[in-house]
Amino acid sequence: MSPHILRDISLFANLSEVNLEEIAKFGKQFSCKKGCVVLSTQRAEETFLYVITGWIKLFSESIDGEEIVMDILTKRQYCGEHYLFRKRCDMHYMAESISDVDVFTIPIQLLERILRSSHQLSLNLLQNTLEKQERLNMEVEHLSIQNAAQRIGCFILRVCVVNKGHPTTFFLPYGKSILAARLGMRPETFSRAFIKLSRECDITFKDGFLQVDDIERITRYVCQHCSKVYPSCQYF
Amino acid sequence: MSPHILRDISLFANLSEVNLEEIAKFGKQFSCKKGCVVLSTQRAEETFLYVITGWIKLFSESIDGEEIVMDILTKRQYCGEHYLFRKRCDMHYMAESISDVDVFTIPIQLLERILRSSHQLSLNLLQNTLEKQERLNMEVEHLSIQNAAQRIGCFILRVCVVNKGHPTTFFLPYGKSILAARLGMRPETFSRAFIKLSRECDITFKDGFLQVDDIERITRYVCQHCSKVYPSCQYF
DNA sequence: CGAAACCTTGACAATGTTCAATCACTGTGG
DNA sequence: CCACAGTGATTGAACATTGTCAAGGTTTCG
Repeated sequence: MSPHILRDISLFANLSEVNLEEIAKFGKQFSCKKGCVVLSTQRAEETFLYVITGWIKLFSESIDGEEIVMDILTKRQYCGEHYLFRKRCDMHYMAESISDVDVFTIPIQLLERILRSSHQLSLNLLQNTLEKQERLNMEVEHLSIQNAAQRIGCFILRVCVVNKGHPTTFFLPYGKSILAARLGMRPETFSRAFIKLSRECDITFKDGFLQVDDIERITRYVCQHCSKVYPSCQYF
Repeated sequence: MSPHILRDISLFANLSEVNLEEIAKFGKQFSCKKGCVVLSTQRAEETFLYVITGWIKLFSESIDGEEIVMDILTKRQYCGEHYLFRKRCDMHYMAESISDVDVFTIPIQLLERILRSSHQLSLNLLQNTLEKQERLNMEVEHLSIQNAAQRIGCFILRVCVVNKGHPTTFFLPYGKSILAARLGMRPETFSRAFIKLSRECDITFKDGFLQVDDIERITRYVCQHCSKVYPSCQYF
């Protein structure tokens, strides 16, 4: 892959040319159609994955065979950092593209080596990781405090900010079932909760597009019980 | 505070003498009785807090005035890293001792300065943060997959490993209400779920002590739906 | 002893899950 | 072009889990 892509990524900001070139040399950039296994469980354990465009589902399977959606990544997000500095890691997942995607991968070993030699990269990754951690903290709070309709509303609020250009109507980038899983509920529950939310907050959904006219109203419905209020609760 | 305490802390492993002395100089070590406000919301925003012994509750308040328990720290755990590198952070919490505690604090500004100059400290903190992140990922999974009784069982399994010396009977270090909040449920739900768990898995509780005879049995009851199984699911 | 904090219990309401059935949409082959 | 299978979304009914509110019990500690 070419080093100029790396230069624009905040994670690699201010890295030395030598380091950038080394990453570029061993990093692999590629594209996938929707529905591909981007990383198998085995590959995932030795791979850092960065999403350039598109959407990727990270998931694992429980003992009794059910799929657990761990995260959904989109542009400028990444996974695989857990495997850094580990001999053995108890986190296992697969990565699957849920839209056409453009990504690149870096061997964990390489990243680890560069981290050990580059103070700058360590600081960059630390900063990113701390932000990710805050996001996870919020997610824990939401799961124990919000009901299904509120979690969906909270998700919509977050998407609203990502699509700053068109704040009132935007494309839902993946299926409702996947979103349901991501928000920790069954598709049926999602369906019903979404209807309830639509009625309460004047949201419409048609052909994959969400129309949101009154953000204030959603905020009132969603953020009552939280320790944070939109737009402080952003975590994309 | 004296530098020799710092030397035994993994977060500060292999730091230069200069750095250790600087931390020791500006760090403050102190003890608190049970029930003290260790950090006010305001102080928390500029303070790194490390727990030497005892138990500390981190919590915030929701808009509608309810307490949200964000985490419970014990020996060798810390909080405040979120505030590193931030102009503004939307995470607010207070720290309260729920047992007699022994702690020390370091100004965030100082820690940030040392992080910028010490590659070693950056790597140490990065490593710790990645582990914390994995723990949080598990917590998210548990909240969406396990029911109340299973979450309690999962907690007990975790405590079992901490108390390796006496795996069958151990002290529950804080009240059931707090634990309920930590596990994302109401005290009433906790009470009922705990009774159910006790019956199913042969656990008894008396005078603050838990007696666990059959860890296998708890594991069977708890870990069915998870992507991990005891003892891989340890996150203390 | 008596107050306060904490835990438990019961009755009931709210919320979420399960399972089965139906509907809408899509792409395929005849 | 239509029939048809396959996928994903929705709906209904029964059920399970959790939350709420009120009351009563226990423990702790001044």
